[in-house]
Amino acid sequence: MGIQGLLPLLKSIQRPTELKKYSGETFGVDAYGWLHRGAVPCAIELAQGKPTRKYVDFAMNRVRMLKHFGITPYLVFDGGFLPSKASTEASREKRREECKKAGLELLKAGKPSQAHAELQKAVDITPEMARHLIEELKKAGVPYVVAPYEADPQLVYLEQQGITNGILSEDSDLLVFGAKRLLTKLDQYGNCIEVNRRDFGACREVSLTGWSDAQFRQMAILSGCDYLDSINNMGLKTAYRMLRKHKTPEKVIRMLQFDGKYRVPADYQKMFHQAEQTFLYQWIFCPKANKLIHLTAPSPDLDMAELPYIGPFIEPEVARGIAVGDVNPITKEPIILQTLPSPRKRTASGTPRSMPQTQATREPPEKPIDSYFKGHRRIPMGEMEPNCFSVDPRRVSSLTENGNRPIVYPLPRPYLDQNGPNSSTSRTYINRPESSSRTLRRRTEPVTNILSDNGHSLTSNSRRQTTGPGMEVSGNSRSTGVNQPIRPPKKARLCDDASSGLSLSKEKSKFFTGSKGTTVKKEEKYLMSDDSVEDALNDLPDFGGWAPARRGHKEIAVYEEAQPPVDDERPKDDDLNVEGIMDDATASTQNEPPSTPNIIERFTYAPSVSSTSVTRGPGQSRRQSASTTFSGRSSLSGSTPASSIASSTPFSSNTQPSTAKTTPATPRMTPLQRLGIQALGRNKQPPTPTFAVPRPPKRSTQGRRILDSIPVNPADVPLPPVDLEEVEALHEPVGSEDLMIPESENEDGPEEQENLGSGKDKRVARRMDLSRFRFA
DNA sequence: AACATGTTCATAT
DNA sequence: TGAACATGTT
Repeated sequence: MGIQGLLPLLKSIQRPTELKKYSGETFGVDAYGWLHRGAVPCAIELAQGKPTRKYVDFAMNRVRMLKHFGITPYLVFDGGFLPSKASTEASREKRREECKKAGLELLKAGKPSQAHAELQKAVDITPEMARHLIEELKKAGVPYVVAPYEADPQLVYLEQQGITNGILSEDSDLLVFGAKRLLTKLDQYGNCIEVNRRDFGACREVSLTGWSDAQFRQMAILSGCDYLDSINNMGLKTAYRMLRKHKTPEKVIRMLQFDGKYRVPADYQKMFHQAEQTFLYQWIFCPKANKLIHLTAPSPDLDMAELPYIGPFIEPEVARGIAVGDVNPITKEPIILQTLPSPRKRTASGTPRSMPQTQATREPPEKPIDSYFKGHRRIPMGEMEPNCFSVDPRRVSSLTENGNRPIVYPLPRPYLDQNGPNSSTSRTYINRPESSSRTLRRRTEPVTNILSDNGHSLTSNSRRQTTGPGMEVSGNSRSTGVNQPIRPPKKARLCDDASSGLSLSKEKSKFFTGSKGTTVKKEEKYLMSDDSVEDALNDLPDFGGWAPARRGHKEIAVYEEAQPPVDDERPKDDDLNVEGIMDDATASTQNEPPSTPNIIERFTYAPSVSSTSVTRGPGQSRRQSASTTFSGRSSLSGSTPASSIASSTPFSSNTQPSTAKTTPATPRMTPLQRLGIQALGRNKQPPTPTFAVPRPPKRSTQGRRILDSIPVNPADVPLPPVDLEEVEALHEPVGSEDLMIPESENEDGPEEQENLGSGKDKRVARRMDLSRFRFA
């Protein structure tokens, strides 16, 4: 259940984002959520004991989605029950059984819908089910680990160790465990919300400034959590107030016991302590040490024997078996895998078959897609092709790879390239992909062909990872290494493709594509992505409009700035930093040029989105011209990747970066763009020169150096200035967004006030632009 | 007025 | 299942 009300409490620091912003990073994923969501639709089959693998497909689709956006998922599965939750688990099991019975009876009674409703509640994710997913993960080369007990502390540990760069989960408990960067509310379009620990100080609902992790944790526990039942009338706000007043939970509890308003169990003090210890010291499997360790290293004077509620230590042998999915974490018995119906893979073999069928089938779906594009609607997962996220070689080569490059911000990661583009032989289906990919290319597009090569390389790379037979946790543990390898290949391709930046632009996310996209489709796909952005823009009002603007900036900024600076020297660990850098870059002066293009782009899109009819006509022409212009984007993306690749390959090729900058900024400008710029220009330019110019330089230099100089794990790296800016933005809106002027609030970021200030200014300006644009 | 709690709605599958 | 709304309590 998590901490109820925690996310609402942190609403002011939740910022909407898109997965693509995290391209190149590794995110720990709470596998349970995906498994459960995938399992609910087949509740009836599961209840009847019929073999299904729908839930595996759902999860794998999400995996593919993440991969599509350049993110490496690191799946973390729940393990055994925590003693403190054993009773809870038992009662849940009871309830499940009851629901199952009732559901099955309803089914017999001929009430399938009611039966399904009932059986949904009976859905239980078993270790065997997890294992089925794990089998697919192995094939796909996706890192994973089965936690000895709960997935939450395991996820947080991986993040703390820098094995992952963030966590993707719906569980607010993760923040209590100490998650630094949490992505939640992920939808099928890649939109999600980031909650960053660094932003806590900016929380408006309650002032968390200066609050330690311990205080935050105590507040959460006090309000009631999985390990401790809540006291009546005690919510987060009250817990916060009490804790603020009395400082320590002991005192708070004592006070509560005096207050007749609350009914405090006699052993509450003790139970509270246990809950706290559970959050702190829960067992997790360390993929490096290959054994169980505590999430938090206990101080020497702490007797672990006094913590029976966190569960017993598990011998490394067994723990390892559990971690890789071979051993049932509950029974400690080996898991015997029952073969599922048909491992429907998008394997090569499958592909050919599906092709005909798919196409036939797809045609209908495609219409919806079109409608989607035209309208604002998005295609529900269910309507999408089951394997649309799959890494089909064909698609991948044609769409994904290429599409991804442009869309995703390619972060220069020279070190990644080390893996070599086609290191391995791929699996069966992989092999076919090659051939198929070629075929696809043809079908897809002429332009694509160029890309296809790239795509191919990518495919091979990703596959390569897949190949990793020793999907052992340990192997995976190097998630960074494993995952990242995928990226580099792309870059390489890009480099290859550098010549054909435009073509890249056309290619879009396979992810969105329902069918094997034809060129047109691709474009549409592209639109889709854009649409999403626009939607986000529409949503802006809620958050204050900064979000969308920011995105554009970031993206651009990232690519531009990140590459140049990044290229020079990139330690592996800087990956995280990259983002930060990007943000900085955004804030920095350099942003101006990039920002403009972005705005333009958006501008372009906006019309299409906002006014369907209007857009349409021009839309297409726009696209093509857009392709030109867009090349703004495409060129950006294209050039960027290329540059990144180039840079990455040689490691430090200054040429590329410069090129990238130049290319995007200058060449892009088309008449339309210029007009747009002019229109927007006021806001932008004034602020930029005024604020940005003076400060950015400092920042870019100093700030960057600082960041670069930090040798810390990515996870530890402080959020980029961007975040601060955002935070600021958030604050501003509170008072009155419109009125708020950048400078007004610089309180929070002592260090980065400068940055923030500039950032704010820009942002504000951007907002203004956007709003104008819209209304205009 | 602020907050905790309970109910209903919507969404997605 | 989560979120928004309505209710009840202090």
